[in-house]
Amino acid sequence: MSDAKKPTLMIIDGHSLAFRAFYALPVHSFQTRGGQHTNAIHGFLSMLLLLLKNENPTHLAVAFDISRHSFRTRDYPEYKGTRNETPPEFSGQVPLLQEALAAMNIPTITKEDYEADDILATLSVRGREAGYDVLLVSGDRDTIQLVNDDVTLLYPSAMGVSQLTRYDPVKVRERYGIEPHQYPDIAALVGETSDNLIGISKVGEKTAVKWLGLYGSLDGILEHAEEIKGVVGNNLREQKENAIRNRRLNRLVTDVELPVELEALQRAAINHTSVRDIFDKLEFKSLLDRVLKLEGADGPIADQILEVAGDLRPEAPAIPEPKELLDEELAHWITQAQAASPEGLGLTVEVQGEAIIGFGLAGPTETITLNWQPGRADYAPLEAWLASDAPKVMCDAKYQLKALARAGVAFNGLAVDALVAGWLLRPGGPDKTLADLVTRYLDETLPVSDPNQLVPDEGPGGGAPAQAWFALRAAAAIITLLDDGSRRVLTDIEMPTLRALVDMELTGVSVSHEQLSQLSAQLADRIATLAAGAYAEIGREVNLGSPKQLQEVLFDQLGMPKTRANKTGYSTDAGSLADLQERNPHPFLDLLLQHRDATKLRQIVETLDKAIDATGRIHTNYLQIGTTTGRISSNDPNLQNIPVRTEEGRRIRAAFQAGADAESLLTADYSQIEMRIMAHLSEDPGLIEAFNAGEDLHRFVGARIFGVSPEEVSNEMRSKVKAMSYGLAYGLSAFGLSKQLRIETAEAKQLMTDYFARFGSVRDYLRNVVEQARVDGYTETIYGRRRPFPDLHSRNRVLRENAERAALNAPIQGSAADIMKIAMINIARDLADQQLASRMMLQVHDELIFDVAPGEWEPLQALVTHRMSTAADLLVPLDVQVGRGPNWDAAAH
DNA sequence: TCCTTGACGTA
DNA sequence: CGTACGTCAAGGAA
Repeated sequence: MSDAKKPTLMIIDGHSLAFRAFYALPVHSFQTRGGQHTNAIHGFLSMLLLLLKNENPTHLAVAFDISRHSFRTRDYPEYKGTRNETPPEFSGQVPLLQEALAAMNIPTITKEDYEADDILATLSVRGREAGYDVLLVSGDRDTIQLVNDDVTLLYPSAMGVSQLTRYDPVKVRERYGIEPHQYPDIAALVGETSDNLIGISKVGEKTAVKWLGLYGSLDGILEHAEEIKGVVGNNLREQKENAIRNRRLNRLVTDVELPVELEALQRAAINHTSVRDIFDKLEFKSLLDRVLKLEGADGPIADQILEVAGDLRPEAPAIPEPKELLDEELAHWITQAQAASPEGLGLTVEVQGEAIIGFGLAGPTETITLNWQPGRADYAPLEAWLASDAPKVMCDAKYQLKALARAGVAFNGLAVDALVAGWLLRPGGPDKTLADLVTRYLDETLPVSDPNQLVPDEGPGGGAPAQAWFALRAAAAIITLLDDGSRRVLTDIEMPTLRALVDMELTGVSVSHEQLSQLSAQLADRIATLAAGAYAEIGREVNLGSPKQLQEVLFDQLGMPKTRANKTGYSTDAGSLADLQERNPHPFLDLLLQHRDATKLRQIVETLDKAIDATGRIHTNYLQIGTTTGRISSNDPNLQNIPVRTEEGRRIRAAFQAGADAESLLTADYSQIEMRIMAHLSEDPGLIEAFNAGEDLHRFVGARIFGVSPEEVSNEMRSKVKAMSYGLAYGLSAFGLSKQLRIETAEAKQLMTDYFARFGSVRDYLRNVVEQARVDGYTETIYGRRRPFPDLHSRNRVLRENAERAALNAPIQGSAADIMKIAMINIARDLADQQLASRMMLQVHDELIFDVAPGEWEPLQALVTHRMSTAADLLVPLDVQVGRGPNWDAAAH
């Protein structure tokens, strides 16, 4: 910092500016999808960015009022008493604004019993004494008294928040005709309506200034009150107490005890991760770009920040130039690098299409590049290392391991997949690629390779070595952020699961093209017939797949009663159509529903058919980081949502069959695993007994609730109990239950009451989960998998209650996912150890499907049953149902 | 061409 | 006013 220029301290009155922004921007144009209003935050932050650009302060803080109450309201309870209730759209915004400021490393200052103005006053005095130029930003006129040669006030004009008037002593004289320190005297005489401070009747600004010119100060005026003639003089004498009180209240305190040093207000680098988080939450896109540009960009701000806060951001290490090594040189390098990095070496398998074209390895300071050609002897050290248990750190390992397996290259020792580790830290987070992780956790940028280049990048920019290097460093950064439990989940569950998924995806499942195309043709016929019938009913052809056109038919043409509203009008979903059919029967409705069913099925059939490969198998892709709870998801095609509930749908399942080399399929599923987990976690004696009794769960529970013997539980009672039990784990309300069972809300309420009367620990547990999550900020599965729930503290009711239900469900669904993964790991290992030819192919959350190699039924079913039922040691048994058949439908039980 | 929405399949 | 997903077609924006 040069001596020529003094450092600049900027103090902003947060509340007053946010409030101005609130009224300057339309409240309805700034709302998140969750309904949180953000106009004040947006307005404040854009103004802040403008200020940073224009004023470029070296030191910065934002002061906030803690509440409406202060020493002034104790002195004079009517102070600010006429202010209306804070609009509800505004009040939720301040904490979010403070969160955003925290992410930007901008200190916020509050002080019990004082107003933000007093903080401004105190800091302006301290700043001036310490030799700063002080800039105050406030919409409160009382701060005019603080202006002097070193202190300037930026005051928002009526034009809007971004138009700030600059009050230095000259401007104050020009505007008010007085010295800044005299302003409170004027205000005391005139009064301040917005603070509910009544002045002297008939005394306005003109009179007050005139008096001040004559007598110098309020005290002077009061001393000479007798000399002032006329009505105003009379008023002054009668109402002087008003002026005295006003003057007492509008005097800002300049020696508030503040536990911060001015040096601590130095501008600091923003926290990219937190800024992204909060801006994501607020759904600010353009503003995010502008904030992130505060750093690293050219221009005076960036320079200034680097000068001030340069030591806060260590310079990113340069990407090492990759070396090409072979044979013993390669072996030597690996040995050395491993010694320097016992937690593992970075590895990237460069895959083009399905083939391996190269490898990148990374140690702590060096990288290696290798162009792969199969069968070269000089790669022996690499292959030995790949096959060994030596720890490897990768990013998005699954497709790379698949390529290795296809090429017949043995692989072991996957220690960390950075992407999976990042997901454990922030499940549901936006990070889907190595580049995302590098940005978030290293605060660097992954170089992009130009896809148009004929020769792939070789320089230090991109390529496999650089990726390995960044994967290693990103993984290390993430691991340090993981708690012990999550680290165990990573090592003991996720990494072995990844290996199992590789095998399952490569194996695929055999699906009959013949059966699918036959089914498709039949469905096409049905669809045509149904469509023709539907058109006949309404006398014209419409696109039955278009909700918009259906709305016209149903509500305009046929004049049916309106259904549930949605964004585009009124709902035409199956539930609404069924309701319509009851209230307003019409043949069209039934034909439409059947048409929907048939087209949906055909769509599934077509998608599956297209996915069958040359060998007659479908290879789905399992997304290990696709869910927030710990489940895996399946896509391209999704094999976890194959129909099962209707007869027609099961014909699709029947097309999934044992492979050419298999004797049959084996399906194995956990029965009621989530209810069992609930029994375990809640330790509810009744529920535990229900499972240990070994009889039909819903019958047992029904008997308890309705006070009858199990045999006397009717089907109706049983289905009510079943819906109730399952709904529990989702946070089902009495209203939702009544709707689902089509019973009165009162009856649903009674059902819940009766349920909890018998199974009270379940209710206690569910309540406790949410309460604990509120305290901890996250939920945890049995194995320590965490899921954060920031919204439990949301001021937005919808957001908060959604978070509560999700929090209640997360440990249950997540623990079930953990258990299934553990079972899969053990089964995969057993299959390999026992050298069985049977193959695990599909996972559908609580179900596994296998190809049974000839003669292996017995050992396989024993192994699978054993591993699934012992995957966890709960207070209740894990029941596993096994089925056998030529196809998926037949193998179900 | 890309994106959002409604609808619907599964656990 | 029930959790967790993925896919498709339509329709509008670009």
